[in-house]
Amino acid sequence: MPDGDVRTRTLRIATRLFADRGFDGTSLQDVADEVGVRKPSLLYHFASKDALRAAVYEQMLGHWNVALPRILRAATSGEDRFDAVLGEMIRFFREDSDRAKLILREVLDRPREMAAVMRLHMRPWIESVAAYIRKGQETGELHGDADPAAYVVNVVTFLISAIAVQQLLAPMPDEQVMREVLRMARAALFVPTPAPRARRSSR
Amino acid sequence: MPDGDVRTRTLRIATRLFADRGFDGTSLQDVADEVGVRKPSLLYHFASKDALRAAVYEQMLGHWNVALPRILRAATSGEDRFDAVLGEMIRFFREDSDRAKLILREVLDRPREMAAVMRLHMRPWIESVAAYIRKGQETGELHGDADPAAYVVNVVTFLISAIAVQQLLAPMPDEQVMREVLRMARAALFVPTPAPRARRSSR
DNA sequence: CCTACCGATCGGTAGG
DNA sequence: CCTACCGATCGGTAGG
Repeated sequence: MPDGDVRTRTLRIATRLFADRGFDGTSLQDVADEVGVRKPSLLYHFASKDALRAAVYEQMLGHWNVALPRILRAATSGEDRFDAVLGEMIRFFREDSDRAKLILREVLDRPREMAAVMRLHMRPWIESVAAYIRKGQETGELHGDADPAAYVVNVVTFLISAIAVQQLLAPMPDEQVMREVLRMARAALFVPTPAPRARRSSR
Repeated sequence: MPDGDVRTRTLRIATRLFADRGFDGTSLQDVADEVGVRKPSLLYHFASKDALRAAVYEQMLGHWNVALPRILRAATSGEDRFDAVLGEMIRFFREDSDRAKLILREVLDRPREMAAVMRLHMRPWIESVAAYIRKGQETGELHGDADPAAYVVNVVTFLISAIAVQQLLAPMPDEQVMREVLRMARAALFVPTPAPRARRSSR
């Protein structure tokens, strides 16, 4: 009935359970039950519960590293770079809604380790986006009082939190909330052009 | 040595542990050890571990209900209402840095229950702030394409996430990040005045 | 607020 | 990938 081999299924199911209930709130028995094997069988594929956690996060990091080139390509493809980059990021986190929850939980549960991962895997492109912002500030296209690095970090935090939290809380439709997230990020960065040639519609 | 009676100390310590390790990651034994009593003694004061969790969150809600009048007063006190309201909110969440983490964890762990609490305790003033925004939109002072309700929800989400996450991740000073959070929230709402009479310094 | 204790479940191992 | 089993710890109770 279920797709894939045990290792693949285990990763998929553990991802969902860790995202929904947290690492400490999920037992190996819970995972084994859904995978459809006995608990010791999981420990044949993953040396320990902690190894399973690590594998879940490494898989997500792998997906991120696949998505990253697309994001960077979007960042250098002429105009509308801003919307393109944020669009790709939103696509990544929405492709699997567990990703945002998983990251948020990891940040709360293992802040030191997560800070190290962030420095390693986010820093490079945070720096490059910040550099792009600084250029835009010199031409007056972007708000001069923005703090480029802090802005990028905040937008990423904002995006992940909004996605992780939205289906959970929203009495409001997701689309409405996400569209406003984008509008806010844009308005916080771009100086409104005094003579706009073609004002972007918000959809 | 430790201050307060057992009940008070238990609440304080449980708040810190739940914020740092999560509910499932904290055992009654952990709490008892730090309080300095035996585990069954905790269960004399709180009927169950879940009752302790409820008490921790109710205490925080109580603090919120104390802070709320100040926030609402700030919202109606003439000019600079925006900075005053956000300033009060930041003050609330920074007064005890566990609060933001605790809320974020509760949203992840018990989304349905948290959504109900939010509706009950946040909705009223979210609505009133949204109404204030709508008025500002009519006078052209505020961005007309902002979605007032979604904007308020997003700013609150943003604020809580940024505070919960900041000390954890930041290779950057907290102040720098929080100042940019405020700048972003402001720039996303206010239309820059064409002839500014007194441009607010960012500090 | 304590000692003594409970059944259930935890992550994990032995051995096949 | 299974059966059988382990010590440790879990939240919680009895009884004082």
